[in-house]
Amino acid sequence: MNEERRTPLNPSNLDHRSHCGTFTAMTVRTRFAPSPTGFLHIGGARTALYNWLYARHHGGTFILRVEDTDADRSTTESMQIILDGLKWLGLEWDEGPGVGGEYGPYFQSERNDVYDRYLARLEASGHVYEDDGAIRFRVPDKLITVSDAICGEVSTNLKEQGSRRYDAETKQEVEANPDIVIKRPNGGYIFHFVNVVDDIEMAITHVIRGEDHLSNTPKHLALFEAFGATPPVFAHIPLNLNPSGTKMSKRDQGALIHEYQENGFLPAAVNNYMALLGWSAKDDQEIFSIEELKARFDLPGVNSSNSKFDYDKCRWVNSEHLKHLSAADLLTNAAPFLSRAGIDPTDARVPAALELARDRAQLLSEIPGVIATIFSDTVTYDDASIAKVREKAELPQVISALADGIAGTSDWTVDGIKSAINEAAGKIGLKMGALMLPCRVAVMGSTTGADLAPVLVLLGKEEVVKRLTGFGAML
RNA sequence: GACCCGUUCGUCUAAGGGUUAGGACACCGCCCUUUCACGGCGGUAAUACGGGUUCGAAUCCCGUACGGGUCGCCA
Repeated sequence: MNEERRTPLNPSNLDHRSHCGTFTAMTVRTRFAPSPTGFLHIGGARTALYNWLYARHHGGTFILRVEDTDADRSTTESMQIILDGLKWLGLEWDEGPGVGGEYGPYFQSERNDVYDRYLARLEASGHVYEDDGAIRFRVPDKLITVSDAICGEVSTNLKEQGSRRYDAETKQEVEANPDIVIKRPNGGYIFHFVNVVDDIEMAITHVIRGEDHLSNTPKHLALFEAFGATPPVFAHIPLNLNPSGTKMSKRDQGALIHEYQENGFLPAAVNNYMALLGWSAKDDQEIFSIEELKARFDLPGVNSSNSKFDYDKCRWVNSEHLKHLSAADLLTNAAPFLSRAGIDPTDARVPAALELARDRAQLLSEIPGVIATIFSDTVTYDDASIAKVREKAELPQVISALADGIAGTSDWTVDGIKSAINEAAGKIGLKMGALMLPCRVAVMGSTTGADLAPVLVLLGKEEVVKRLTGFGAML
């Protein structure tokens, strides 16, 4: 997102159509709670996926809640990018922006009355006090134990922990107030507070979030206790790191969800790969449809160590999904990439061409490169490929034999073309294999690309002969 | 720095006291293909280190090292 394009977040400006939620009144309720301050990032998307899968697996409800309490940093552009990303991935929400629900509003910026009410309770019970205009929550001086579904039991004493703070500037420990600020002097509420209040109010049963929140959880538990509420089940999932083992940043390859769409990934493949980073079906299956993921995903399969992102494997997962796509879905998904490359997706030869390309491309964006020559009036010759076929001294004879043979065939099918090439080879005392590569280069411009004979079929005899004679004249 | 979490091939992972430590990506080789791929078969490659417990440890315990996270009037 452009740094200059920062419109303060206004929920009513957003486009969130196409999300008809289905309300399922079951016990499990999970939520994805993004803060609209940037892009939809692979880490956030995976968190959303795990929450969505968990809810779907258990017949529960998946809620989208927008944590926009920091008015200075929340933007409409960011919110739109996050919504678009979730939509593209197909992680539809049952309650939240655009679909409503019994527990709304789902933008925290619109829930101040709720927070005021909860704050009053803490005031009444003596849990908070004012400090420099801010409101602080008194943390208890006792060991708080988080029973995490993934990490196990983790105990902390907030009072002890919070009474010292590390100053990154001076690299020293300094005295600190362990009581957490829950409301700013300007009236805005703070994450820890609203997060807990909304999880109570929205009846969230399972909080699945990144392990970076594990250290925050004792604070949240203290708040749940102060409200006399039963906390949800916490499941802190391991983080995804970049290949060098540090936190994924937006500059790392594969970090931003919208780029997957632009680069020609299928949403199902991205979901599949994200699921694999930190979760395993415990057998050897790695390629899953969305339905299979919903059926098989569960918390016990989530492991506890961080993983490094592997773009090559992500591409491979995509290629596997590409192979299994129906012809119609392949066309639908490839169409934008074809158009962008100047190929008319409605061209009658496209479906056949796509079948030639699907095994050779890992990404949708690689498809045009494989078949573009079929739809182009001119051939773009690759120098290295020409050099390779030029090594044979008899190239001109080969090309003219090819042109004659192909011009003379009346059976314009894969088999007919192959036997024409075979006969042409015989006439000049060569084997068929010696003619295939020169023919490729003459007609397609390169030694690589789609299967030759089917390409010739699609091109038509006249065009093939034209290209052969044109190439012969060039020599 | 303090606290927390983690550590199986380069990477993602399986194996929760007894396996020749399995699979996948990537890489290499062979086969298939009279072309390009797909595909098939095979190969290189791992339990961080040190102590325990045990007849037996990748697996349980302790320590060390390394990696990550948190320490905001961000979320």
